[in-house]
Amino acid sequence: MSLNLYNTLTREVSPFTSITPGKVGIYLCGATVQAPPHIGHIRSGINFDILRRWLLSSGYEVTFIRNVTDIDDKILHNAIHEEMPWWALAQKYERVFSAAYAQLNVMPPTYEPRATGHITQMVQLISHLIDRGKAYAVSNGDVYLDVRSLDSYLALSGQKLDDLQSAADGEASVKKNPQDFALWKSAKPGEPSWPTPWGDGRPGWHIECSAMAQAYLGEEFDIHAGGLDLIFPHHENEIAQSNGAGYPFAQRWLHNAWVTTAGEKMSKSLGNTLRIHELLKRVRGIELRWYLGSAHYRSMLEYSPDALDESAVNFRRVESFLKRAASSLGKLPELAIADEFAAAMNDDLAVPAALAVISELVRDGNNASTAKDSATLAIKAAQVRGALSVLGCDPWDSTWINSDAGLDEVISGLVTTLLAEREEARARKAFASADRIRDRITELGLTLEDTPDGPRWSR
RNA sequence: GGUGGGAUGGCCGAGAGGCGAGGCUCAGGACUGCAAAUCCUGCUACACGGGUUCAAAUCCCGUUCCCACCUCCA
Repeated sequence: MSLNLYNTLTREVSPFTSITPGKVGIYLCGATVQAPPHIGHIRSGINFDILRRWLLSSGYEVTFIRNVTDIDDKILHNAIHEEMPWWALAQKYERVFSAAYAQLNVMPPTYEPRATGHITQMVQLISHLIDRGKAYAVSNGDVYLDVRSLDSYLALSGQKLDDLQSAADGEASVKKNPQDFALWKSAKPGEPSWPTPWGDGRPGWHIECSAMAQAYLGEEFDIHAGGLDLIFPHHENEIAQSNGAGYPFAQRWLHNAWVTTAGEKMSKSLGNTLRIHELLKRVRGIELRWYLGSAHYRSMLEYSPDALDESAVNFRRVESFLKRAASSLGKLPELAIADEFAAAMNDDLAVPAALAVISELVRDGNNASTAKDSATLAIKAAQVRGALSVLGCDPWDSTWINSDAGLDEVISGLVTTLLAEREEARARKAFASADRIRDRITELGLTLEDTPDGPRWSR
């Protein structure tokens, strides 16, 4: 079975075929760097990172674009509030986003273009739209897209132009239609601006994605992704701009659902933001990633501390199986893809079904281990590790490995010495002494297991 | 008003006409000096009311409640 994916445009799951065989171009709407990310932003990154890893694992060459929108109304607003230049604020939060992605093992995009670096492309695109009669400049220097000049505006969100609640729009008088949106905003005192044929100004919110997608992926590309709340207006307007310019644009649209708290969407305005660095005090990065990736990307993920903890316990079971398998096999497991895992992933990235497959593989592997069947153990461990790798949760991925390996060696030596003493005590049936050693090791945060092959410890 | 999504066991979370997803928790058992880890067994749920069907969590009709988008949004 090959990959089937949902498409917001058709509202159904259909076989995925790339425009160029063997190659996939993906554009993901990244951050507007106006504030630190919450786990909802990062969930989006993780969901589509899993898509990317699965395509890579399936043999595709993937060009993955995730933009940074570093100029918009909110950035200018927040810069005033935080008393720093707008570009300093954008840079500050871009770094926070990058760090959060890195901490959760989200692969860096192939290219990560910034809006402010593509003003030339935007101006070209806007000129082209004006030439084609799809956009118009007004006397104050604003440029608007004429939505009624398009054939199929609002096809993605399935709305009708006349049913939209009319926007509270003070500038309505300068626009042909109230629904027309700004491609270019004329300069206001104190705001950054760039020179254009229509006067100095700055980009509207949507134009950067149309311009950058075209610059890096061409006039037509495979997949455009983003959060559910971008369908309207952002993605609808990207389509309007690109189709208006005569470009086919994205073949397929994928949208991830939100992380919710108490049934409600996480948002800055509600003030219920959950920050990555706070959650990393509770669980490890690999566990947070496992949790955020565990629900289907099109389902809401209802956050609670208990749900996070429980998910972390589930992950540790899988992880400890792999670590045990590695020490039993005397080497790291290979990476393999089980057929059932592939079937789940090919079914519109059915991660929950894939997790069920992993659970079965772990059970089979544990049974093989008990039966001393190392050939089967090696296969199951490889399939588990391969699956975790696709999910971005391979315990041996360099992201998760501590750099203090030298210290680990010292600890290992000390623990081994203590364990030898405990074994000696146990041999004498001096269980009180043996348990005292075990308790002390456990108190220090290490896990001890007695196996038929002798005691095992792990951090 | 328009457009979508949703309600599943103690908890998380899939499924979308028929063979109990999976995990977590809990209880019992095997193993163990005792643990831990592991394995086995158990806990038979789909908002409500009708209907269709041999068969409904799933389809149809109606109802209740929740959430989101309608030009700031992942």
